[in-house]
Amino acid sequence: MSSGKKTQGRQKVEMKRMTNESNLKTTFSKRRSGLFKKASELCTLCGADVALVVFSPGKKAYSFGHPNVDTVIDRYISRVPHQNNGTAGLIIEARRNANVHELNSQLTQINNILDIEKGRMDELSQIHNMNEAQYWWARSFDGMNWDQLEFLKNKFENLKNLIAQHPNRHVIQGAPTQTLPFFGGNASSSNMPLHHQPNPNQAQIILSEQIFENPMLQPHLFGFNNMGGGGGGGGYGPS
Amino acid sequence: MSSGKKTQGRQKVEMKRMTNESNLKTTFSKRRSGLFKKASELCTLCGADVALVVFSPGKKAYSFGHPNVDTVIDRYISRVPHQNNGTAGLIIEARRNANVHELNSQLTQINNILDIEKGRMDELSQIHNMNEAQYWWARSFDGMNWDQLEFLKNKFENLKNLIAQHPNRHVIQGAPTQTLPFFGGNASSSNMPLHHQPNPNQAQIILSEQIFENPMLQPHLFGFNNMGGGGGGGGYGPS
DNA sequence: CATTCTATTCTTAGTTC
DNA sequence: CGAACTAAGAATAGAAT
Repeated sequence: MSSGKKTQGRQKVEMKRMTNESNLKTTFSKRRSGLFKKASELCTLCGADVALVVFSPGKKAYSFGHPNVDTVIDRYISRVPHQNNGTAGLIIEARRNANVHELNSQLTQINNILDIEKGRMDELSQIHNMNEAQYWWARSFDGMNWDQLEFLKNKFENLKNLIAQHPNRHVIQGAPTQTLPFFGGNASSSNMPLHHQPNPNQAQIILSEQIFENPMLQPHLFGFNNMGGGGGGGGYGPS
Repeated sequence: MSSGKKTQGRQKVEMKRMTNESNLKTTFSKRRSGLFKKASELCTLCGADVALVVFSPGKKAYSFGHPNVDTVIDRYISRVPHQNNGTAGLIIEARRNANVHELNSQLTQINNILDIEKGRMDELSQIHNMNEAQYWWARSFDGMNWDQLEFLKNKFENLKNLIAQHPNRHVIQGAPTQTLPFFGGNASSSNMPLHHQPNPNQAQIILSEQIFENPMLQPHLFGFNNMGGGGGGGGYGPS
């Protein structure tokens, strides 16, 4: 045989948005499947509860949950840290609020960055100042943690009350989401193309999404990708 | 010399709840980390949006989201225009507060992820080129970004108004979640019981969580590897 | 498009430090 | 304990079906 090998086998792939749309779709499908399997295994093996929602680049939704998505999500969003009245300082509350959302977004970015950087680090294998300096930012999280957290909580409590006072309510509903019948391993399964239909009511329902999705912050938040690592969230062009 | 190998290397593990609590914790930690990484890679590679929430058997919450958890969850929950006014009104209430609660939970989320990543950070934090330019996000904790702050403020403002003006009510719920079938394996491993005590601080956080739902009371109804029996009909709903 | 089939890379169970 | 290591099991890129 000229080649001896039938295929090249798995090849290393650069961690950046795939350029080949065709491969991308295949990869998405495979990896999504693998991700769900991993999530499932975590549940089974460790008795963990998991909620996983994935939107394909084509906006299709896939989800997995144990016991089920709603329950976990509900638990997640309902968790309310102990109550308590923080100190005072409503003056900078706005700033604090910003911080919360900021943190949330940044958190995601951090995750990506870490992953990206990790890979690079591996190659570089450089170890410089292993001082506590390396955790300076980490500590900044911890530091502000309870102190500011409580502060924020109160702040949010106020906001909640404000909202609660309004006669009308917002809403969201929830409904039949596309349930992905993913299978794992080598068991055979029938295909079950998910239904992807543009919902006309989206506009009304999505309000909260539009609110929270801040395009303004995007450029900044995602700017990390230009730091050379390739960038995770890179060109995300929502709306 | 009985064995020229230093270790046995990875061994196949039976896909069922681990009995050895000690190993379980280690496994949970490792696999959770791997799961988050996979999720992250899916985002980066395919430009997918993902929301992943994991509750450890110890009730600690971990999450990952791209662009961020709330955005994806919101989209997930909001999809499907299944109108249903006149039904579970209470649920709406809970949902309405979701956004507010979300803000609170984010605080914890930050903590959790931070915790998770700390390990990796170890290698990354020393990021030699830690120029302020690249790590604006880290810096932003100390120095505030008023642009973002202001934008955020507006978002809240809008949210409040939207909620106040929206006369419609929808209901969440009614979304049968999926249970996926899995294949199991077989093997066994010895185990040794061991205890673990969560941090006092964390305990406080999850307090409300436990009140809300007590997984411990629920039967072991996974449905993954075993089968699809019983769904997670467990407790649901705010009080 | 979803699977299947290799050949590789990646993940991680077990063990050690 | 958690980080580090080792080696076997898993996941999967690429190609083909």
